[in-house]
Formats: sequence, C-alpha cells, structure tokens
Amino acid sequence: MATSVNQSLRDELDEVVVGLCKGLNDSKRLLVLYALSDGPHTVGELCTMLDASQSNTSQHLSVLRTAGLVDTERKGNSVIYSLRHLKIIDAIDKLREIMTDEVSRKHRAVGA
Amino acid sequence: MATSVNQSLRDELDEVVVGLCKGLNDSKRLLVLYALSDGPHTVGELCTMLDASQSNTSQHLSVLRTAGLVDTERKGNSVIYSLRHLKIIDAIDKLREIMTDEVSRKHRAVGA
DNA sequence: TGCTCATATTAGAGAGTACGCATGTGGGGG
DNA sequence: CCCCCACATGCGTACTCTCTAATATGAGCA
Repeated sequence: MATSVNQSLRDELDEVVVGLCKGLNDSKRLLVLYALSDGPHTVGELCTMLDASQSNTSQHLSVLRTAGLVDTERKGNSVIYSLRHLKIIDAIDKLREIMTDEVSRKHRAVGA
Repeated sequence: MATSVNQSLRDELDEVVVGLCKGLNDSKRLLVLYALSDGPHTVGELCTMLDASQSNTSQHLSVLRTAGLVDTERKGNSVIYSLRHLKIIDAIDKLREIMTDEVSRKHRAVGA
C-alpha cells in the first residue's frame, strides 16, 4: 500500500527547503523581510530595525540573497536591499494565520 | 527614520519561527506533510514513504507534533498521524510557487 | 504473566548555523 | 593620493540539528 514517494516531488521539496525554508528559519530574517515589504532599505537601517550588529545583519542578508529572496542595488556609498518576491509575505502571513488558529485552538481546549 | 521594530511583531515572528518554520525546515518533514494531506497514515507507512528508518521517522514526527502541525490517534497497536492544519499545505504551495517564479526568472536572465 | 509488534526516546557522532571580532573591499570627499 | 564611510567576508566558538544504534514504553495476545 504505502509506497516510497515520487522522486520529483522529493527533489522539488528539497529545493524549497534549501532555497527558501532555510531563509525563513530565523526570526531576524523574517523581520528583515517584513521591513522590506514596506519598501527598500539600506543595511544600516536594517541594523537599527533588528537591533543587531552590522556584521550579523550583513550575514543574515547574505543568507537571504543566496536564497533569492532579496535584491540589492548600490547607491553611492550604501547598498539598498529590496524584496524580490512579494509573495513571500503572503506565505509568512499564511504561517501567522496558522499560528493564530493554533493559539485559539489551545484556548478552546483549556476552556472545554 | 529607521527605528527598532515593534516588539510585538518581533515576538510573534519568534513564535512563528520556533513553532512552524522549524517544522518546515527539512524536506522529509515537508514530505510527511504532503503524505498526510492525502489522509491519515501510520508511522510504518510514513517510514516507507520517506525511505527512512523507524527511529528517524519517529523523530521527525516528534518535531511536527511539537510544532502543532500534526495530530495523533492510537488505533490498536499503531499510531495514526493526521494533518492538523490544512492551511500548511497552502503555505508550502505558496513557497513552491515562489520557487517556480525564481527558476523562470533565472532562465530569463540566462536567455537575455 | 510473558511475548511480540509498533512506536517513542535516549545517547553520541558529525554537520550545519548564529554570533562577535577582526579584517577586507569599494565608492566618495578632502 | 589618502582617508572615511558603508558594507562584506573570514575565523573561532558555542549552539543546534539530523542521523544511527541501542533501549524503553505500551497495547494486544497466548
């Protein structure tokens, strides 16, 4: 009955994990994505928003760059980061929705 | 201008990461979620689908349980796992969509 | 009770990840 | 040309994750 799963789905999910989930698996990176959903920002600005060191921020941005989630553009002395896929915010919001469902579910369980 | 980000958003994203993203950050776990989207399965069945050891499968299921992504029910000797939030599949599909966009974007870049 | 099947848990090795610190790089102004 | 600013990168450390092998739990049956 239960057979091993389709290899192409397996490969695709592998890519999704490597390329995207890994990028989302850190609250600071999610925060960066939200910050960029309002519009482009420089690294310095993102540092401030994250309360993180320049180095640390830059490292997180590097992960997001590799994941293909952000774009960069040089402007004078600064580098401006912007969101590459607006859909990523939809995806995260979907997760937040589930989180909310889960919380209210627990409340119901306690109440019952 | 750029100020530190709202603490409540920060806390919420923290929870999203801890509770959900961590659960998604492994292709085997994504595979489990897809397998369960067709309907409930026992651990043994999931082992077969994943081509993974019983121990390893059980450990991944444990992560998903902690994340609140799956439900369990004992039936005789077996334990049956089922999907707790159908929305999680929507979220993953959203990520796959982004993945697709990204791939076609690269192709265009090469073609151009 | 004792045995067996299905699943869960534990311990330990190896790989990966986040962070601080120090240093490298590249554009702009004196 | 030299210096400074904004940012990127390399290194070491502490932590976290996944996996295998071994062991524990728990339901059903003789």
